[in-house]
Amino acid sequence: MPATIKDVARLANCSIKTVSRVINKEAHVKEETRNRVQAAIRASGYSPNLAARRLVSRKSFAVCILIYPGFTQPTSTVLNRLLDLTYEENYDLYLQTYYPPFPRSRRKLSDFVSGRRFDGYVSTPPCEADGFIVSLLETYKIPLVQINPLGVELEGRENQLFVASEDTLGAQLATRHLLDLGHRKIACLKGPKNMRASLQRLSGFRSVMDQAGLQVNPAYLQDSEFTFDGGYTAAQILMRLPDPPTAIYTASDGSAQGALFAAQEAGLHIPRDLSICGHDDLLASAHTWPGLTTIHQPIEDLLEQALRLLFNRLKGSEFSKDPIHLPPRLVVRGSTSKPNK
Amino acid sequence: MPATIKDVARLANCSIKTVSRVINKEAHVKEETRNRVQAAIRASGYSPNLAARRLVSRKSFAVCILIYPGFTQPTSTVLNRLLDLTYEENYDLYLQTYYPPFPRSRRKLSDFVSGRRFDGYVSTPPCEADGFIVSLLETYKIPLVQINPLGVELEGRENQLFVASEDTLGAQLATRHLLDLGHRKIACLKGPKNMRASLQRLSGFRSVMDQAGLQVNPAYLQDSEFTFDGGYTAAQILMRLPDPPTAIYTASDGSAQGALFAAQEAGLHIPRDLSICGHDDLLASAHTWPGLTTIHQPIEDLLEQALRLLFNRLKGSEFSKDPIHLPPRLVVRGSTSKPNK
DNA sequence: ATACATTAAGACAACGTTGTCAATAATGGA
DNA sequence: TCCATTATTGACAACGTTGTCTTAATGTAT
Repeated sequence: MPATIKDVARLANCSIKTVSRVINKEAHVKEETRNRVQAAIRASGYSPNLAARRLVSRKSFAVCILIYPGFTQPTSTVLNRLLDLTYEENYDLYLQTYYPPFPRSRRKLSDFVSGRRFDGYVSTPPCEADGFIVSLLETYKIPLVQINPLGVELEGRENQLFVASEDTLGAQLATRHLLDLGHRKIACLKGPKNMRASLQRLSGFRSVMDQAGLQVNPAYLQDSEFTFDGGYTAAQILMRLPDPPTAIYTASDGSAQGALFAAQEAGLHIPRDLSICGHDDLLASAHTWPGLTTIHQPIEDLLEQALRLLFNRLKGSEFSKDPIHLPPRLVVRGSTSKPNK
Repeated sequence: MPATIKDVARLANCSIKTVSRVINKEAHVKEETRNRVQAAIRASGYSPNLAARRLVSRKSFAVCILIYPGFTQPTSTVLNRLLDLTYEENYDLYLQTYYPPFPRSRRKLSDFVSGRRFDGYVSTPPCEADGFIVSLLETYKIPLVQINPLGVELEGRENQLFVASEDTLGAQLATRHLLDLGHRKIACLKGPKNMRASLQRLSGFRSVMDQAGLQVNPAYLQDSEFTFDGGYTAAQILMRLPDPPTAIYTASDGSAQGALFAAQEAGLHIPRDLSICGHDDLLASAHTWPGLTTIHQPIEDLLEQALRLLFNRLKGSEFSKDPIHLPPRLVVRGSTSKPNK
């Protein structure tokens, strides 16, 4: 039977309210009383019952991060920091997969929101919050921090905050890198059509090509989703073209890995015969051979910022409502080089 | 203001207890009353307040999976199934990183156990439950399901159950595969010394080599941890040996990927010049070039079985207390072949 | 010295459920 | 028909906190 606040009060010879004050670091407790209570807490091994606290304060002291079911970044690297952060804030952290197109996923989420009463949510790329979840959370007045491509903020929503992933900029960095190396025949593996992130990456690619006065061969634009298999298939198509590209920018590292695999399987030497540049900098991208040149998308930092923003909002602290920007950066590894004339 | 059980009772013109009975599918409610209550629930959008339920029933309706902070399997593949399962069982699933050697990690866990009162825990490889957590949970009489290397069950513990990872067998499969291909000069990258899983993998390797009457060159046994960097460094040492091995069995896919990288960086052709066989079958292992031959460790299945076992235990259903076995299997990809010449 | 603000502490209700027990109605067997 | 079950329902306490209100003691400015 774990100790309760009453046990502590009895031990410290005071009322439960005084114990409560000590626990919550409230004012108006004499130094000496506080010490007595703290000793009693230690002696009894007391730890507050969260269920009771949650019930009476009408808060769950828990936040939830919605992740895309295809999220391929390893658990540990992301999770470890986030758990530490929520622990410091005395909150609990829940993960929930969410993929809007699945009705089942929406029903499940709806249950969660109404039943779990999490104090706040964070939505993550590549699956930005859709209308369903936005209005669901709006109904319950639960704050939502979105990690979204720049430029998709919906104005005037009280409970929405944003951390911006700068997808267009990232794609521009990648494309410029390939141009600078001397490539002119550059292909692009596009991401899924219904995700803003992938549209922005495509437009970043296009804008730099336009600026350089280069026409993009329509055959060089291939659909690939964000997956290994998508990249594998698309790369095979590109390689069989009568005039194949000398470089590929892929809108995700998943598909870049697929392209890398397909090219090597076909006997090409990377980067001599084909340069490949990805986008996201997944952990695995540093471990392929050759290492994948890519755009580092600071997803861990974005998540951490998103959580901090949420906690500030929940605590009512001062904070800026402007979207937080964390610029992407080019990471050059072994998969890109000058074209092999 | 979300609807409470009182609102539903008022709408259905009955007592809150009757509503409670309907929610919990208890007997002794007239068909007609039940329908009236269910209609009221739908009409009001009612969803039970978990905090209240948890408080009164002295259960958290939540379980916690302890993962190694270096766990590199992607979140999604593992998590998606587990979340579905816990959802079906009306539980919450919580992830917590735990690494016994860190005092901070232990303190944190201790706080969690006493404060969160999870109904049960699952410990996962490669970080099997240590004495600290076992006795901590024993104190609170909280059930623990361990996913452990075979043979480390501690008998006589009421609250412990086991799902067995058959590490020795897996290592034997790998080693035999290399022998069957014709290799004789086989190196082994060992895992961390303090993990039973890595000891068992080493002993599996040794037993097959012994059985084949082959002496293992001591220089062929290298420490590598379970990491990419560890495998990278160890492989470099092996390749510089006067009489380098023609094949490497590594005790984890992480280090196998490091070895693969190091070998290709050194200009070796895989598998012609060097065969590499890993252990774990991480998702990334199918995506390296060449694909990594490895031992498929059914971690997702193990986790699912562990959770099911835990739920059965919590529900008091009948279940076998014998450790569940899920045999590993060899997955041959492109990183192994006959030795050159 | 008086009035008033501040500090320190406690009594008690409330949060939204489920468990216990009692009350009443319906059913079945002798 | 009557009594013993069984089915159906509700009243009320309890779970372990925090919020509100009250009280008493202690300063502080006039």
